[in-house]
Amino acid sequence: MDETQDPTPITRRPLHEEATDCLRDLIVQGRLAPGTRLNERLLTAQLGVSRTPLREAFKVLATEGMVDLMPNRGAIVSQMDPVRLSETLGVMGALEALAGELACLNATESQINEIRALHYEMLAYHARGDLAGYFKFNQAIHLKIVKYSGNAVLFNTYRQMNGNVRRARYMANLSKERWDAAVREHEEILAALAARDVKRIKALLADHLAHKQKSVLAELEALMEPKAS
Amino acid sequence: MDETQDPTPITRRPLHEEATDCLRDLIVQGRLAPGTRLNERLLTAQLGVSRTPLREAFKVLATEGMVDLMPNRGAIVSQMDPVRLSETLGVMGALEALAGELACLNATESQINEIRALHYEMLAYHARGDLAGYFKFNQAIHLKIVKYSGNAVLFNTYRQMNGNVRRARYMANLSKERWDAAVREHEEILAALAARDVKRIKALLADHLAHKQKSVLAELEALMEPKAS
DNA sequence: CACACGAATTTTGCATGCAATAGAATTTAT
DNA sequence: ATAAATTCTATTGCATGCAAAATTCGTGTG
Repeated sequence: MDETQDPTPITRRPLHEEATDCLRDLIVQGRLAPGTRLNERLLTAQLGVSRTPLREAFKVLATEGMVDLMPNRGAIVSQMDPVRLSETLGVMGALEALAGELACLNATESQINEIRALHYEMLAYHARGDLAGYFKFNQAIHLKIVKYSGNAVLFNTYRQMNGNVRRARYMANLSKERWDAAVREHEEILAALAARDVKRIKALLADHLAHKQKSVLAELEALMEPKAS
Repeated sequence: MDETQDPTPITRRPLHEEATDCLRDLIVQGRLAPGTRLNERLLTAQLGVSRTPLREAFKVLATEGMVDLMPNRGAIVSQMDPVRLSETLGVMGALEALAGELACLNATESQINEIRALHYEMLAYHARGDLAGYFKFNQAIHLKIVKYSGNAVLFNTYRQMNGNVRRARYMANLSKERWDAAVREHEEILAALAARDVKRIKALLADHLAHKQKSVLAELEALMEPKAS
């Protein structure tokens, strides 16, 4: 029998995995807002699974930082407060700088061309002023750089943090100047990667993330000010 | 009623947390060796909890990278193969470099003195040739630097990876030269921290971890060679 | 003797039931 | 009427039961 790759995997995935992925998506997409209480009875009905796999999903998501568990009082979608967001972006900066170095050393030419293609797609959305489309490809580029570092531990760590950051949806309004600057930075990052310039890409990515962190924080503080004091 | 701090917390911790911590300790300490199959029936008897909290612990530990889950075939203690170990140390190097920077900026004088005290205790064990004692304080110093970075996300990420690395127990035999060199590096790291020399501590910690990575890999490959080929 | 096939046993995945805790509602006393 | 106490309800934490999958063991065959 030649069963090279069964198109429809007969063995369905465990329910607790399905539940975990489903809930994670709901949280990342913002359809379950931070602070939302996760009622077991309700979710079992909505997801069509029993409480056991659902509760297992809660534990996993708590480990990933997506939800907070309160003993005897259930789970809530965790908050992404400015402090935590800033801290996470700081760590992601260090991770991306390392990823850039490694990608320069390890990525194949075709992988770099793949990133180049994503870069041009991103430029297209930038030219159109389509922020959502821009961010989609922006994310994809950063993820690919980390992936092509060839370090799986780095990739997994980065991906998890990225999921937590995406929930913040800070990108709502990005100043035109910062947006243009970010695009220029991406040009340089791609050039450094193509040139296999390890030192340069490391510095560029560290700066790029530092700028991102700064701009996000400025925005968040601007959003907070009207409320506080 | 003055109930400042009840000495014995009336509210006991959830069983699934106890189980998770207990299993994690067993794995980190090496009492559950990599590859060991985690039989539910057996562990429920040993830990005195039922299968539900135990299985929840499995899911958490799988997310932390301590165990691998095989659908319908249970959980096994995950392997720390040389590739994964090297990748993890690489990431930890980037994290520590960042932590050093931040600690230089944020740590209080008393926190630096605390690290200094640990440093001298470590020197004592080095002088005695007590490798186990040395490693204990070596670990403590690195953890404190990351902690005093003031970045909680960084600390948690680092701590989890550190747990995974400790399982490798690579420190079995460290060459005298490398050991002495590591101690000298620690002297410099402490000096840079005390001097709040951001650039210097960043470079020192990156190098220190790179050396560690190199020495661990050399050792592991030496261990592998007799078996393979 | 090796190998393959099949029944029996073990083990996992999930659903559900029961006790305990937390929160809400109601009563009672001041 | 307000505040405290108490009952009541909803929800969580954990144990267990049942069905499906996997592993083990035994048997027969080439």
